[in-house]
Parts: sequence; C-alpha cells; structure tokens
Amino acid sequence: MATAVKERRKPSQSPDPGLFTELMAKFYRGLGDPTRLRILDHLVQKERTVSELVEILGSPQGRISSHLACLRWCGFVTSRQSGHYVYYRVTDPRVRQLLALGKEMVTANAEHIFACTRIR
Amino acid sequence: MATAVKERRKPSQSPDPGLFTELMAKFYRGLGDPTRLRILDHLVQKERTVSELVEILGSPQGRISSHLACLRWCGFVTSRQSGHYVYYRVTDPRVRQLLALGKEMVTANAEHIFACTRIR
DNA sequence: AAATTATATACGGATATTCGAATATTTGTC
DNA sequence: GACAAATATTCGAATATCCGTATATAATTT
Repeated sequence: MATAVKERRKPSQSPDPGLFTELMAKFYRGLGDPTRLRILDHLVQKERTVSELVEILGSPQGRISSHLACLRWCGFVTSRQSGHYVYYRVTDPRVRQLLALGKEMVTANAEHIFACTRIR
Repeated sequence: MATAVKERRKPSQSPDPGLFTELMAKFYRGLGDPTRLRILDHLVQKERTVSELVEILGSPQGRISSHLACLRWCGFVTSRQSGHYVYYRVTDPRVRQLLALGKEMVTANAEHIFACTRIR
C-alpha cells in the first residue's frame, strides 16, 4: 500500500504567506541603510574590493564588511575572491532598477519623506 | 548694477548628497515592514477604506492608520476623503514595479534572506 | 450640539538595528 | 610554519522602530 508522503514545498515558492511577506520586508530593509546604499551606488558603477570601498566611503573597515555581508545575503551583490582581495559587484539588473525607481520617487518626494516622523 | 542672487536649488534636486542618501534609505525602510507591505498588496489591487483594511488584515485600527500615514508620507499611496471614509490607493505605477521587483528577487533568494542574521 | 462612526495621533515598553572598538579568520609571502 | 595584509565577525551601548492601549480629531446624523 502506497504511503502518503507529505509533499515538500519548493523553497523558492512562498512557503507561508506570512513568512514570505516577512522576507519581503526584510529584503527592503536591506536597502534601508545609508551606508549600504552608498556601497551599492559604487558597486553599480564598478566592481570594487572591500578596501577600495573603505577608502572611498571613509567608513571603518568592519562596518563596510558587515554591510557587504548583509547585501550579499539578500542577493544585492555577489563577490569573488582574487588573491587576498574580495571583489564585490552588482550582478542582478533588478538591483539597478530598484535603485533607479527609488531615486526617481525620492527625487519627486524628498520633502515629504524628510517630514515623515514615523520613520527617522 | 545687477545684484548677484544666491541661486536657490530646486528642492526636488539632491540638496546634499549625504542627505539624499538618507532620504533614499528612509524611503526603502518605508517598504521594510510586513504590515505596510500587506496594506500595499491590497491597495495595488483596489482602492480601500481604512476600515476595510482593518477588516481584511485583522490588525487594530490605530496600527493600520499609522502605517497608512507612513506610506502616504513616503509617496507610496494617495488618499481621498468621501463622507467619513478615507479611501487609499496606489497611484504611482513605480510602486507596482518596486513591489514586483522585490517579489521576484525574494522568490529567488528566500532561503538566503531568511538566513541573514544582520537583519532579523 | 450631542451622539455616533471613521480615522488619526500620542505614549511607554519591547524589540531591532547601527555603530565603534576589538578580535578572529583567511590568504599569500617569506 | 611565522608573519603581514585583507577581510570577517563579535560585543556592548546608543538609537530607531513597532506594538498595544488609550485618546483625540473629523464627519455625519439626529
């Protein structure tokens, strides 16, 4: 007699509507930090090593690495190692789209956003 | 003789690079909350009143109103009043694009995002 | 204008996020 | 393997965000 096998959902599908929304929120929060946005702005233009970013942005190395890790987890950047340098870049074209859309909307709404007290 | 007039920047332009990045981050954080995303998901489909959203989402009214205020400040939704109902909707097509892009990327990266510890 | 319904806001407590500083890990060189 | 350079991670303190509850405002009806 055939045993009923509990079907396993593909992980790329929304496993649970609530959880998926949580992940979406988490994803957007990945873009919700100024340091990460500055990093992305540079990686969109050109591949960079961690130390280059440290130099360019003038932020401490630990902070840059930490934010890069976050960006990598969420799929905004990819990395490759060469020698003892790690090169980061933006590969997914959707990241550029996300950034472009945000830039447009913020440009048009800067004052309102600035005035929003719910988020500081 | 012509007096030199200090040129006033258009407010829609980036006033200060640092500040603009801050606003961008704030903007994306606007999408970084599950309740707000759920609200947007419904408003993308159809115009709704606050009480309809309260009913649909099962969250307390104050919370819904508060999040709607946030979404309105950041330019994600617009509102119109009719009687003593306030109708909210998504007017800007870029919001749909932002949501669609996020959905795609999260669908492809759900496990990684879930595993990201920097953001919980 | 009093009452009612719908919406918006205020406040304190709990949790999340970021930073700075220090340390650990990895990679290549000698 | 010891050392140096580049990168990654950890930890506590400061700040930001969210929630629940309560209250305030606005619009309509009587």
